[in-house]
Amino acid sequence: MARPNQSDQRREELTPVIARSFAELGYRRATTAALAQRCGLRENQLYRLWPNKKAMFLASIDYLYEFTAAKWRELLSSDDGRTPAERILTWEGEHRGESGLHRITFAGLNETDDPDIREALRQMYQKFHSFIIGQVQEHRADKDHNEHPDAALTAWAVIGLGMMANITHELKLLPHDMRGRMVHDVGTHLLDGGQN
Amino acid sequence: MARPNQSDQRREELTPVIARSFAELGYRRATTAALAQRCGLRENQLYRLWPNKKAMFLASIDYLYEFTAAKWRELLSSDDGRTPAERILTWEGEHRGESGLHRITFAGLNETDDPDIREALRQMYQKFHSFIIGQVQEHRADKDHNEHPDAALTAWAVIGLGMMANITHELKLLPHDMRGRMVHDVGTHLLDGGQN
DNA sequence: ATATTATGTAAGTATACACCTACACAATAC
DNA sequence: GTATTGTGTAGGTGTATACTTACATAATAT
Repeated sequence: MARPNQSDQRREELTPVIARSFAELGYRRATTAALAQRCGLRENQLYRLWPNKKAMFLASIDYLYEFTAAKWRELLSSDDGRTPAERILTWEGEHRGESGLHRITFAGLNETDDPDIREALRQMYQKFHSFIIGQVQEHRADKDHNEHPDAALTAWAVIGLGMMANITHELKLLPHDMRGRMVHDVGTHLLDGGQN
Repeated sequence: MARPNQSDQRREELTPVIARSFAELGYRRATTAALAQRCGLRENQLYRLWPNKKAMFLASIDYLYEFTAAKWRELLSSDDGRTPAERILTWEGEHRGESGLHRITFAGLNETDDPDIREALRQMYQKFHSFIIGQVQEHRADKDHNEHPDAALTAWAVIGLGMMANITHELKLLPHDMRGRMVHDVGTHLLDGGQN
């Protein structure tokens, strides 16, 4: 036998590059030629690492989740008196959309007829939801609170809020500071039930 | 001179068909051949009505707004004691995503690098926002209310809520009744500031 | 009637792009 | 060394598809 296979490692190195390409160009304009070039490879070599373009895209969806979740986990640990949920809201209000990776969801949603992409998106949203629902519950456990919609529905609404922050950013519908206020103010309002 | 030009009328007749095609197939799979077939025409004839595929898509974005706004206007007039905002929320909770036309936004968002499509989307969201912000203010004027985020930000959040309803529907993340509760409960919570 | 413009039908073109083949060279195991 | 497998380079192929051209026919104005 000869020469160890480093495909796994290379996939890991290249996925961020690919993901960024899909985010920047959208699915169609991210041609395999463009992807290869940005990776400093030939198309050929990409096809040795993934069976087809769709697989590259699926990897990008996973990466989008991991990228975001890594930041959130980091925020969980930096205790500053506020609840983790509040810290995440503040951070997202300030930085949402900065990476541009959210555009991968736009591309994915446009391909919802493809069962594999559909399922990958489904799982991604489900993971975000699980994460957030935990934070909502933890946040509410700390406080006296009023009536508010249940945690699961609230968590979806928070995701919708983030999505809207992305869109208002993408389409320049709101300036940076207003976006920050939107995510933070409406977000805490959703968490707390009106009083904050 | 001879034979009156009925292009305007035909565009109006065909736009719903085209819009539905884009919604069903997404931008890429909605080939000009497919669009023509669904219109009962040849590609050729489509190109006599619109200069290119993008123009057909832009018309579909306009149609999406008109289609939705027409329903909302209808709901405004049917007074039943509740505020119009509440009526719209109830209706959207029940029917959101039913037409499938929202998928046009998915397609559009994936093309946000194209300045024309970007601008059309921008205007569409702006129009929705104007509409909703009016309803929010009117709703709040009727009531004693608590502290809540300002109407403009709330209106964006409501749009995000609708977007999320679409996505949870599209990806089968929530069953119909839960989606209805989400839009209605979280929606009124956003409007009222917690007490309802 | 006839000139003029709209509408229908059929075929074609040019290009972009996902994906493949073929082969040379390099590295590792034995 | 040498057999084996990974990596790099160059080019090709087949197809899908946005958009066009050419021409026949139908409707209306004068």
